Amino acid sequence: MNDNQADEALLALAQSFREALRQSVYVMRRLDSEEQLSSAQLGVLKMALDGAARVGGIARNLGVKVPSATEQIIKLERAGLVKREADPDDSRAVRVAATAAGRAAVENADRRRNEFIAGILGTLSEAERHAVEAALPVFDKINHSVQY
Amino acid sequence: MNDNQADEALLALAQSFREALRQSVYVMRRLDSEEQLSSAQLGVLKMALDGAARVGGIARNLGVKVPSATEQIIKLERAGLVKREADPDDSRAVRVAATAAGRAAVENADRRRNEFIAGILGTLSEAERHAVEAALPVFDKINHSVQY
DNA sequence: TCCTAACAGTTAGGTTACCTAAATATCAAG
DNA sequence: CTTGATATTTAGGTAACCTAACTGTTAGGA
Repeated sequence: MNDNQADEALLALAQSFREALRQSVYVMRRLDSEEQLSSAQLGVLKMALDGAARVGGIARNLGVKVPSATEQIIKLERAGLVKREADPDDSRAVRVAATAAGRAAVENADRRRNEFIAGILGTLSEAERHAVEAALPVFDKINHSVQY
Repeated sequence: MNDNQADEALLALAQSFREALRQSVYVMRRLDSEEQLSSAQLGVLKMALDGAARVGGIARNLGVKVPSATEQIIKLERAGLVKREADPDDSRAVRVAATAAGRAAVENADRRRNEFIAGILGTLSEAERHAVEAALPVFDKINHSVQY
């Protein structure tokens, strides 16, 4: 295979990959639509589980801007799932910590969503499941290589 | 492996899969943010390429409700990328057809986005690329099995 | 010491892409 | 020729993001 053919193949793979990405957005929406907690909120809430998350760190980890994180945090706070407290080391900063209710909400949401997906994965053949399993770390690598 | 262990494994795979989904949404946003044409608009525009798309069909194919499709179509029409014309066979219906500019815009957008993704895929090892290639049809199957 | 630049977060205001419900127009079956 | 179903648009609303501007805090010189 010469360089040109290699490029063609790569572009074709990229096209299929993009199609998968597009559908993923759709699947995420479906997954969200059944639930109380949105993905955005679940993401923030998970960051707050260890109790030491700062707003900026949460935003960076989720790939959103700080005001977007603040917005979700405020919603979670109103729902009683996190609390905000002053950072003892830096009074500019705010520490976000999940409450007991928040912790329970994460477990619940994760369980329900995982069961939904597991139900689908369960219909796959052994070989298909292996293919997914083998690709996930690569997807992870690809996703992480898309910089802000 | 007994059933219980199988379930555990499936749930763990589901968790990783969900993480990949979450990141995909993020990648899609990045991909969109550089471009004139949003994914939503590009999706609609592609449906209009064969010139025979009806609003309801476009919506169904994209997994959105009809008013959402109408909204995107109106934007594309204002941008001169599609035109709306009465369906000769059913005057309730509207046929959406890409204009020459629309056709060019799709080619351009696809090329740019594919090149971006291909650039990333090009950094993978042979084995990693094969893993992605093998998994994409399975992802497709999974994505399609998530019903409205 | 005190000034100032950098930093952490919030507030204000705007955009995009969805949604549901209601309105309009047409079709088709009895 | 009426009536229920179908195709689309309009109206109004929501969630999650963004940038710019503002407030308060820190820290590193002069």
